[in-house]
Amino acid sequence: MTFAELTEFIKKISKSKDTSFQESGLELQKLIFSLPKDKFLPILKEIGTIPENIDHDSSEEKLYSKCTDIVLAKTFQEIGMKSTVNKERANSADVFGKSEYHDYTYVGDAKAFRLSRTAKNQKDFKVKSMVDWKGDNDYAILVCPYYQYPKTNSQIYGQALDGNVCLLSWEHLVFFIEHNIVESTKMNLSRIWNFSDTLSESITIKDKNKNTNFYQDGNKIICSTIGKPLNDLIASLEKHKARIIQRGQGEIKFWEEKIQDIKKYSKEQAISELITSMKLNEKIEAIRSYIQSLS
Amino acid sequence: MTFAELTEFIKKISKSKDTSFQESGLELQKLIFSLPKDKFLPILKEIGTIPENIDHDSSEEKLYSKCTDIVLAKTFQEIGMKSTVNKERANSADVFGKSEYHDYTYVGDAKAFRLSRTAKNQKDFKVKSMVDWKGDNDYAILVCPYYQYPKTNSQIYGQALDGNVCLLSWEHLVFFIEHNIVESTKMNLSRIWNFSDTLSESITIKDKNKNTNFYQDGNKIICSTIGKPLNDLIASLEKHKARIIQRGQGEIKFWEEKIQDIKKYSKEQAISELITSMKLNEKIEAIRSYIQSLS
DNA sequence: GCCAAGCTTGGC
DNA sequence: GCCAAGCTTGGC
Repeated sequence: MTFAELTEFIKKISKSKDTSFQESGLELQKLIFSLPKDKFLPILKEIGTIPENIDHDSSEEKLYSKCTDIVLAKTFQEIGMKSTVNKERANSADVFGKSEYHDYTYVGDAKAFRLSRTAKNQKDFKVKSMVDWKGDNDYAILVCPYYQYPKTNSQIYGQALDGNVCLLSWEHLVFFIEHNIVESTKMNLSRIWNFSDTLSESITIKDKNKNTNFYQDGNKIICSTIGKPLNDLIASLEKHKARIIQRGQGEIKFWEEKIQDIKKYSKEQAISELITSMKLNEKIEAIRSYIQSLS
Repeated sequence: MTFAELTEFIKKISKSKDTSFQESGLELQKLIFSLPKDKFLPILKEIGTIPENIDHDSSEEKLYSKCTDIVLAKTFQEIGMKSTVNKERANSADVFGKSEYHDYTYVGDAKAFRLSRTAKNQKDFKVKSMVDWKGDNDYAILVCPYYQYPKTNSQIYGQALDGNVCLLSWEHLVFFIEHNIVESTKMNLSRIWNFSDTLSESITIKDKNKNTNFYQDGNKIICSTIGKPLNDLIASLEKHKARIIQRGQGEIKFWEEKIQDIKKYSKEQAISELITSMKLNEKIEAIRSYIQSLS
């Protein structure tokens, strides 16, 4: 199953009236958890980029997001840890798990963005929320697309150091899987999940307040933990760029074709779609419902 | 100057090519800071509700938001404190100030929503960010529309207790101004700015984890500080409902007329507006620019 | 470049 | 009802 087939499948079961959201999620989980590593890796490589053809704010977007949680849990399983996908929604992390060989537990949160995504705001990463959601667990791991993290400075870097949140990426996980990294009595991956704490020991308060991107040092800790040369990781991260650029070219085509489609619309169709697109009736209904709630 | 005239003025100077954003802000500030209390109060009553005719994501929305900062600073001045509007943007509170009679400083943040606003997410209140932006100041005061706060439970209530952030509202400030509350050697308003801390002393950890709306108890502290009966405040808050409902009826009309306008569009106009509304060219440009940044 | 200012839909 | 999942424009 290719990534394109996976997203088609998500769109299909999301539309199906016979399958509830929860059932769809379980079906996806069965599918993905049972994939052999070589079939899983191509999906892991693409999952951080939401296809533009997934409707924004739609049920299929929610199911896609559930799929990112499942892919994250599957990855944790592949690297030798227990991992389950959370059923809750509000005020909770996506993934929970524990080490098989060492005495620690963790929570994980999966994030994906479209390539057309504009501002990635500090509040959108919810790093401080992750600290709360960590609760009694030992580590909190946030997984985002590597090249969508703020490049130079961001409040999220200070927040991660403060709360010991591990800012990881799908691209890092690909590197782990490609190199068959598996936790064992000899290898304790908690050094990675704990790297913000380790870094904060050597960062002065003044530097912390600069909110500098700390991936250079983070990558060093990651590589020393898994016993790989830093340059291998850097080369691997670089390789992902070409793939993303290629994805981007396809995604641009999608929107260009959409423009051509729209140019063929009849007047009635264009007017009706415009009212839908501007959410005018929804706004009216939102105001009505709000003032209703006051009376 | 009525509120409607103020928003017209904001729209006008925001469009003007001769006036920079900063200059417009200073002009607004001169205007609002010089208003006598009886001219200011009607504006304070309306400022928390962004008019629907202010374009979303536009420069005029940014200037409107600057205006909420100015109105907040003016209110703090009216109740006897020093207060200035911040010029920074990223990673900073909107308003800074200090008491004239007591030895404390504070930061403030002003929020406004349209009546058509849907989810008010916990991350949108940025309560934890307020704690960071407080820095060395003593208090952090967040001012939102009273009836847009989460009604029963929210992570923001736990966050406010944790970080000692004062969750206040425009409606509370109206009550202060209407009753000529002014800080003095005898009256120390920091009891109000500090009320989350006071409340957290009597709230058990178990209750805190429920993230319960604590306004009932907050209102008691507010009233005992300013020496007013709780029922007066509650009656005053109630009175605002009718005003908001009336505003809502006007705002609904605005969108209904918009629908009628659109129904008169020509095919070309509707298609062109639809492409604009769906931000299709912006999406293409965003993808191009992102993949460009990778190469 | 960062992220303040805003924002929506739908799952639990 | 709360807020997870997403999202954009423009000021510094």
